[in-house]
Amino acid sequence: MAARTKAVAVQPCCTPLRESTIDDASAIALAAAFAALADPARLRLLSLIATAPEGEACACDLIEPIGKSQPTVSHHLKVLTDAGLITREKRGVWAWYQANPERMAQLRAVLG
Amino acid sequence: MAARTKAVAVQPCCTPLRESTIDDASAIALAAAFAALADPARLRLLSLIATAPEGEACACDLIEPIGKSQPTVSHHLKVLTDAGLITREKRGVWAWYQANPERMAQLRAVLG
DNA sequence: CGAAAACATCGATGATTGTCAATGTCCAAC
DNA sequence: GTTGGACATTGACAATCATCGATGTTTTCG
Repeated sequence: MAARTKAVAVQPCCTPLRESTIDDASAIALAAAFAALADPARLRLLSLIATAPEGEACACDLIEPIGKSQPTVSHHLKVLTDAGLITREKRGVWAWYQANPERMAQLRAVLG
Repeated sequence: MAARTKAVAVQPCCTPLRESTIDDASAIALAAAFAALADPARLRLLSLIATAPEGEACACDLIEPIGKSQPTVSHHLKVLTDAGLITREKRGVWAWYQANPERMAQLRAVLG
């Protein structure tokens, strides 16, 4: 057991920061979500996946453009997945990732 | 001289992640912006400032609600300022902070 | 079965970050 | 000029994080 990575908080939904003062619990959950976006490699991964041909991208095609090692890319993909920004689907030997627009809309709403 | 804190990148503007693949320079600048949002105390500060009565909040009124020391709050306010999310105006002995909605709109657009 | 390929996990390491006590700077009032 | 108040800056420390090599797991193909 021991889920080493907190599959954290995919709930923080949607009340804009400017509308009412955010409480501490929401702030913690939201900060975790933004932390997933606070890395250049992860932003590029998210962008690569979101703009991929069929709406999904194979992990095998994400390593070279990022210019980091395979374990590092795998780590970043896990962070994005835990944050709810992308989803993973294993097909055969390959892992296919898709963007989660609803989740991005939630974060957008917070800044609204 | 020696600006100890990089007054970083207030430029990353606006092309949605899903529209075209983001280049590395933009990713770095954008990641810095999201990093400013990746802390619960800073999210609460931003929220407190954005919802303040006259659209501005005195630093003196921000310390107690955050529950951290004065230097720590000052540090977080500097991070938010460097990221362009808030602006600072010194009036007499007090520092008044205001939210920067345009900047928040930029980041929102990136997630759009 | 065995070998190879794709991806995840582990362990270690260097860098970054949040935090606070102490100190510095600027302004107002006496 | 001196005192006190409001913030900012410095220095130090513990915790978190990005990164990579090595290894583990799972699937496919002979």
